[in-house]
Amino acid sequence: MDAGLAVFSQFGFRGSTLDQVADAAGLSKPNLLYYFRSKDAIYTALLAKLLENWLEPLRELRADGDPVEELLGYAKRKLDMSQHYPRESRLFANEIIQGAPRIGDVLRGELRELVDEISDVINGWAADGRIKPVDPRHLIFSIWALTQHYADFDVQVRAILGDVDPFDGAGAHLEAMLRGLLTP
Amino acid sequence: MDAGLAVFSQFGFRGSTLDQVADAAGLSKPNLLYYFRSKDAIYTALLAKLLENWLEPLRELRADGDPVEELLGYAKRKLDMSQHYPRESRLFANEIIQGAPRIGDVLRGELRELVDEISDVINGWAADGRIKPVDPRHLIFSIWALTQHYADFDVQVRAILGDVDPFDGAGAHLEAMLRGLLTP
DNA sequence: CAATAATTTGACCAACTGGTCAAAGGCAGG
DNA sequence: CCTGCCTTTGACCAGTTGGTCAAATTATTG
Repeated sequence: MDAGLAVFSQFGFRGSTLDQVADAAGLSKPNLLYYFRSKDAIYTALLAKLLENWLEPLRELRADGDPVEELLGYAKRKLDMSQHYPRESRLFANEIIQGAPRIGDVLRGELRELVDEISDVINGWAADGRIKPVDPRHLIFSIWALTQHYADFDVQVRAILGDVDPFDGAGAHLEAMLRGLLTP
Repeated sequence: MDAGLAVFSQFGFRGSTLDQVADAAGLSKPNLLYYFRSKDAIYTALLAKLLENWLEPLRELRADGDPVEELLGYAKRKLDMSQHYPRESRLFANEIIQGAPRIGDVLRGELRELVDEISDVINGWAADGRIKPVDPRHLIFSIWALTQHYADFDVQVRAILGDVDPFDGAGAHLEAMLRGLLTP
């Protein structure tokens, strides 16, 4: 699985070969296919495992907490995932960019429902004047965009920052942006 | 070129085939190779053409304008590009995610220099108290992330928004975020 | 130890891939 | 009409790819 993650997250499904995955896993190709039925099976297993963890940080958001701190906490959790699991982020990004042929249903089903729920919570906060009025879905998009960018575009970020660690500064900037947007 | 853009932006270089490009262009494969020396030549030509336009909006940023309006204008131009040229954005995203094997030099050279220049301008604005103090590079990253997200993750955005046009609302949200962050 | 089951491998295959090439069309100017 | 040049094509090729299979190897167990 780790080998598959390394290969698929860099080249996408169609750009990866079983030989690459087998090499990365230290197995021969037939031996790899002894454990997984097909190339597709490896990729699908990876995506399934990823989706389990991917939505988790969003579920942890509490409607009864402090609005700004809850949203900030969510953003920080996402940023931590970009820092510590960049390959998972890139695997997901590759799948989405290529049209999400295998997880379109999840996006339009489970994910959408979850975002709808959270959007209601955020709208409630805004109606109570606890945060500034804001489009909840675009707020969520912006948290995704800002955090995943550091994993997905890692090469570009490091090309510009040189020796500076991207995650020194990213957290503070993210917090400043969200506080500026949300604090009433 | 248009056919190549359509195919490569969806599947990446390694995931695309000459037959796909030829089909999309309405040519036979040998005929396609009559106009382009190789698969690589098509892809490289596309990337070169893309890079020409990609940095342009950033260059248009004026040091002598109103800081907040200049940055907002830049963000809007990027958002317009996501709306009207999503395939170009995805082609670029694919290349970066896969480690930028062909444009790493441009990122570490031309792009980095340009960002360094703009960073000086932004730092000057902050020193004069015309915008709130902010890390200029992370600010630029966040503009890239927020705008490109709507092109690169188009499928996900539309899955969540349903029939709502993503670009109704994206512009206003982007403006609110940047004003909240920058307005002194 | 023997027998059974789980694992690993080399050889192989059909389909696909990027790319070549000689021959055939098509079309301008004379 | 002919000639010469640009364009298009079908046939083809060598290398790669996902996947199979029987045989060999290595645990595991009674």
